[in-house]
Amino acid sequence: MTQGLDPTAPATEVARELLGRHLVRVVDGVRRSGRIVEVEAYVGHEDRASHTWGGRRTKRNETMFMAGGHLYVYLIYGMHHCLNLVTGPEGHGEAVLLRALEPREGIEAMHIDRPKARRTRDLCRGPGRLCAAMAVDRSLDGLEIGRSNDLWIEAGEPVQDRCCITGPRIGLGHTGPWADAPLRYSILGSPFVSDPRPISR
DNA sequence: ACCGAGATTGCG
DNA sequence: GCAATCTCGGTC
Repeated sequence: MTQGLDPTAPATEVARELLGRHLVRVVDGVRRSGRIVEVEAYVGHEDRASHTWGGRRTKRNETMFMAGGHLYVYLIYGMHHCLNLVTGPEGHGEAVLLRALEPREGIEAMHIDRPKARRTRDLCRGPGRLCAAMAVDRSLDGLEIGRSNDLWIEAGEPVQDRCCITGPRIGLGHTGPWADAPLRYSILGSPFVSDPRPISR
């Protein structure tokens, strides 16, 4: 179900591997999918931006300590969901946040769950929007990807190294060197990323 | 018990 | 620019 992807690998590796693959979700028999164009790695207890920083365990982040391959879904700002794929061995507290998809299948269904999105481009651009469009909520938290049979990853179209770009993760401010680590991975030139930039040279 | 901030979004 | 309002950690 994960098509050669090893979710027990380090978060940085999984993040890179996820680019170009397809996230697939089936709700009420309707298939929705999108090409993964932007993710962020949260690399464990030494990562100040991670919910597991310092090894803290709370009711919310408990699933982030599970083995790679589980889904970590949490609520942010009291209203939006964020979908993560837990990575690494059990106990590490690593994950990859899925930030943006290029919608492929089930676009009509996505629009129903995101009535405010006028353009297809805006359906899955941003972690909260992605979850709304793919009907992801906390009921999926702690499930194993592929096992629940309604959310999995398919091979998609691999991304060449020269088309993979990295940058600082979004929303951390510039409070220190740790916030500048290039742990955001996106597909060069995709208009479906959070912060699309022109292809410049 | 209270308060401020956060891996965000949409509206004015 | 700001409100929506859950979770967590610091403080009283």
